[in-house]
Amino acid sequence: MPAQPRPSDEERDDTHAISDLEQFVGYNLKRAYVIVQADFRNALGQDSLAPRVFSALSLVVQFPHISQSKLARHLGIERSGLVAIVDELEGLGYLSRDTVPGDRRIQALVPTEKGRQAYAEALATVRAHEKALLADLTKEERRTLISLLRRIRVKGETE
Amino acid sequence: MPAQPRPSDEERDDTHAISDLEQFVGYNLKRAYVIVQADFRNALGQDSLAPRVFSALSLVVQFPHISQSKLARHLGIERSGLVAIVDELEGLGYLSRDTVPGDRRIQALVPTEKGRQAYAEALATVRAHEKALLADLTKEERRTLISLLRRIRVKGETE
DNA sequence: TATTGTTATACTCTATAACTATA
DNA sequence: TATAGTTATAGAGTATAACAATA
Repeated sequence: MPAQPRPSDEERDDTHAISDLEQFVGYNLKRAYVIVQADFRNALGQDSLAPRVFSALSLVVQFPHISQSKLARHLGIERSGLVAIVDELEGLGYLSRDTVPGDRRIQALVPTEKGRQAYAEALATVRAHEKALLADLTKEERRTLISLLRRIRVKGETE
Repeated sequence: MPAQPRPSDEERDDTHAISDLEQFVGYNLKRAYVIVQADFRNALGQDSLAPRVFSALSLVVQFPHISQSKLARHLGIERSGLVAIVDELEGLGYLSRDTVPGDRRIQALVPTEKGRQAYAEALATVRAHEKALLADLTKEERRTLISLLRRIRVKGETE
């Protein structure tokens, strides 16, 4: 970052000083989240899978026949919000809504072969970009970060 | 694509297993962010200052006479998005838009005494709730977490 | 020409409530 | 009564584009 030319008294930018905000986990979390999310979208391309759609596909591929209710719970969103996501994935031909013999209310989500392949490719792409974005952190630091974040998540889920 | 160990039983809930998602910083970041943000809102009360309004007030109190453009840049949002935030803070009587002698385009944001007091109270409240939410983490772990998040943020800002 | 603050507008994400069909 | 999926709807939060006043 090049210095601003000749800051006068009025124009001097004091805001590089540490502010109260920087001491909050919440503020730093938000700022980091915005950056990582933007990188994610750039990685897959602006009009490809959004983070939440990728997440949904990931769980469907790894846990085939999962119900929408369970999927919503695992993603931490409402059932109603999941409909559009599943619609999108179905529209792309990445999964199908299958009926379940025992309970006709449930629609089991089953990945198609196309969906599995798309997921495998997206997974590799996102992994590579996240690795590049976090290149400043050692492997150990990345593990520590994920571990600390997970403890916050688990704490929040059990409350 | 890793093969699923046991694809058959549809009733069993396999989803407590570690999924690909858990290995991503982005996913853990998002989930932790949602929890901390919800705690923030509960801390101040549902119809009190939203996180971003609190952040704006914080910077105005600590850097009086900051311009809206600079404030927006420091919050990482667009100028246009800041207008509603400043409107809200002005409506609450927490700050005033003051003219600047040298440049009549700029509206310097100056906190009122009421704004300073409200900020001091909110600051204490939010600090206490964040401390309680993160009670599982040691002081050292909290410092580590913030430091790692800040490195992601700084990396993102310089790109 | 460039910058500051502003408005208009649209899009994404999310939640709530109510509906249906099942159980 | 309760649950699964769905629809309608509304509210944040954010971005883009254009504008007037000023530099």
